Amino acid sequence: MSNNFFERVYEVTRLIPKGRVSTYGAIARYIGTGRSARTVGWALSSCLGQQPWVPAHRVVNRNGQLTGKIHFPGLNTMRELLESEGLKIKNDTVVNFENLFWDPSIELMNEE
DNA sequence: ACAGTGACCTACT
DNA sequence: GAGTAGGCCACTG
Repeated sequence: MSNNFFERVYEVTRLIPKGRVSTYGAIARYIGTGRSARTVGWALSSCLGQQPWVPAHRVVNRNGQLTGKIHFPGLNTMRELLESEGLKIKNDTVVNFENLFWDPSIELMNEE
């Protein structure tokens, strides 16, 4: 079922450290698809069914907005999870997003 | 095999 | 600076 593409997204998402956030475009770029940012987000839509816990709540859009919170079981589940990580959410947007931004292409550039 | 959808991003007006 | 439109890749029906 899950192709390599999905696992790739899950792996990168799971590598996001606690208290940090990443973006779909960054993950997509790290995987290599680059322009498949949409597909990355769509792939995360099935992340909740994955066995290992995928911190999808740590993945937000380019604006740091919790666009995917609607896909969570709870309306504010994503916000609660992020707050649990020590992050601050305002208006469904991550505060200090650029400061907490975690780019796999940079952090994992040694891994490749 | 064709068409439609989707947690986006970039570019132009 | 803000708003609108199009494009991109992968999956399901």
